Amino acid sequence: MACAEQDKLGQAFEDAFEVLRQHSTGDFQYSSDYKNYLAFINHRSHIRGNSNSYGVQPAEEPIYNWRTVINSATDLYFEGNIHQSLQNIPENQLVQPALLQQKGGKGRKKLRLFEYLHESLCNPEMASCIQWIDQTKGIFQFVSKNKEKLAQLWGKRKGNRKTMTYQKMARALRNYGRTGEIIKIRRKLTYQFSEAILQRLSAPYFLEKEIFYSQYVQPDQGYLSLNNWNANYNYTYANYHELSHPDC
DNA sequence: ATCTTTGGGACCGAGT
DNA sequence: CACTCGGTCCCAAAGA
Repeated sequence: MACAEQDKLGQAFEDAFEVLRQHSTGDFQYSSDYKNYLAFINHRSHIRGNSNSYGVQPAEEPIYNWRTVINSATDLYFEGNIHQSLQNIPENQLVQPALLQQKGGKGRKKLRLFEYLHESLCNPEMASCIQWIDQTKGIFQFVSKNKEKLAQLWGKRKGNRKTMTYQKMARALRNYGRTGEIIKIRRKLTYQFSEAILQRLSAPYFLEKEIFYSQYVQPDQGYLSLNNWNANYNYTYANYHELSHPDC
């Protein structure tokens, strides 16, 4: 992230803090929250890496109130989506986060591949196709013999006409590598969920924002988990990070 | 040398 | 209608 943009966001956070301080009845601590905000900013810049190397357009519109700061952070954190970060979030989503589960009030969001994979990992009947290597770290591996079967089931679940293959499914997984949702481990057929995705998939969605808020506002846990993920991500994408913007 | 796995550009359909 | 997102298709290269 460019230094100027970071400064603007830092100012935005200060403004947001002032609003929070005036309205909050809790023990909102400026120093720790700002530190977490910076942790988030670092996290974001690491995920974005060098925008040129990804062809990502730089610099979204800055944000100037605490709801959008925190909401955008939350959505970026959970959605892992670098393209739509820091956009304005409608007020009602803050009040009723569960509505995020729906699109235009027309029922559930479409199933994402990583959701399907996590579901399969939790289903003992799919153990012949996909297995946890280290569940706490979110590392999993496809079973070479039956990975095509899993892919076919994924294709059917999506209602595809043509049969899904592992090759095509793995291509989708590689796209997750760009956004950091799932990264490839240097081991055959092995991948790793991001910590954010792991938390998201193991917690009821309607609690997600509240969980994030509590981490964000009462710091250490969220701060460390972001750093842990950064460490992991840095390992895999070291080459990209060498090209990232220098520190301010 | 062959099969498997990984990488990536181009494209597509749904949603906004 | 243009744009974004989340895949999907297909070919090529690397690895076992």
